[in-house]
Amino acid sequence: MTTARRSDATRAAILDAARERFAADGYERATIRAIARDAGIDPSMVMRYYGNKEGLFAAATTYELELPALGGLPARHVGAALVTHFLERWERDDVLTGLLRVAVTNEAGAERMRQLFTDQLLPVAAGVCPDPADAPRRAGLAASQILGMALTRYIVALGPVAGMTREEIVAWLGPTVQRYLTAEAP
Amino acid sequence: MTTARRSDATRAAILDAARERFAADGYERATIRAIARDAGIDPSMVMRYYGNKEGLFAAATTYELELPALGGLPARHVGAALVTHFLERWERDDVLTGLLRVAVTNEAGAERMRQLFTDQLLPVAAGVCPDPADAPRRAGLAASQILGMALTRYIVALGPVAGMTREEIVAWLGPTVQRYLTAEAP
DNA sequence: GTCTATAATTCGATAGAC
DNA sequence: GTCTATCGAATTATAGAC
Repeated sequence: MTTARRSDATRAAILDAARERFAADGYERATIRAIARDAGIDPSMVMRYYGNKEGLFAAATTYELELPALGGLPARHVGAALVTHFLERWERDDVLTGLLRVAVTNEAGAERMRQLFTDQLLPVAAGVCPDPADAPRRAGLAASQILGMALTRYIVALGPVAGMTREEIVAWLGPTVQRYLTAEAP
Repeated sequence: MTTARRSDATRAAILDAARERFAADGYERATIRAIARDAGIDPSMVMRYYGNKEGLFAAATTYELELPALGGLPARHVGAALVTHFLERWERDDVLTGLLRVAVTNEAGAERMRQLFTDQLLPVAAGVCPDPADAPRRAGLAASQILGMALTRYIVALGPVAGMTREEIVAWLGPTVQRYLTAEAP
């Protein structure tokens, strides 16, 4: 269908623009008008396709962490592998940065972040934890360090943290995440 | 002066209300009107005393971390001491939570957070680092874990992290911060 | 499918009476 | 010092022409 194809292109352009704006400005300051301008269409089209601003946000922030299966790795490499993966994922595009920005000021964004944790990080962590009952807490600790790095490096941009290389960060954070996931409880 | 005393009480009420609103809603959604309503005064008084919204934010978020001197501690207790102090500071009031919220969506807030890091955390960290040249990076790493915990526990409120006790958090995060500040570079 | 026009709010900020 | 009244701008969202 020709019409469907054209509609799809418009929808995709809207979502791309929305992801960028939400990532750069957060939920409140990312206006539908600005998103429509970036996408080269009229603001009313956004409303037509996504109903309202929250619907647009929900559609724009479906996100796959694409976490690798850690089961095949030597247990002592799990921490470094996770940190490396997240650094690459963050720097590939800015969706996760945007999600973090929105999670801080918008309850729907926070809920989306909690889902991401439960649906995607938790299962992977559970696969390498010594005791399955501890998996949620261990995964939560890992998330605190990983999200804290994203916060200080990409959003608040603390000078010394933003200036580190990927390799340095993996070398420092890898053992931390490793310990949270697999070491004996303190 | 009677007038001055009355003015001071009004100013203090405004700042208290502003701190709460900024902490709960972030910069954009915390409106001057709502802050004034909470303080029981007219919105125009806020403008009169603080000029504009940014001035109000600046006045409401001057903040002292009140970090203890770590020099007197045995080196191996530094990490736990810092984590304990931050947990107490966060839960005593919500100013730091608010600052974090605003730092994520507002550039002035981010700059304030960077100042807090440079002026208050960095000097304390430098006092316990083996090599002073490494102090900024080590302090930055510590900040990434400490702020990450604040983010996941108090703002995003990941279930497992919010459910941990203070003691558990200190037991897990203390060694991490300890290693970032004092251990040999990896 | 796309856009114009506009309704209905809400905001920050100002002017001025008392 | 405090409040009333209001301006001008910006927002989300809707109605309807083409």
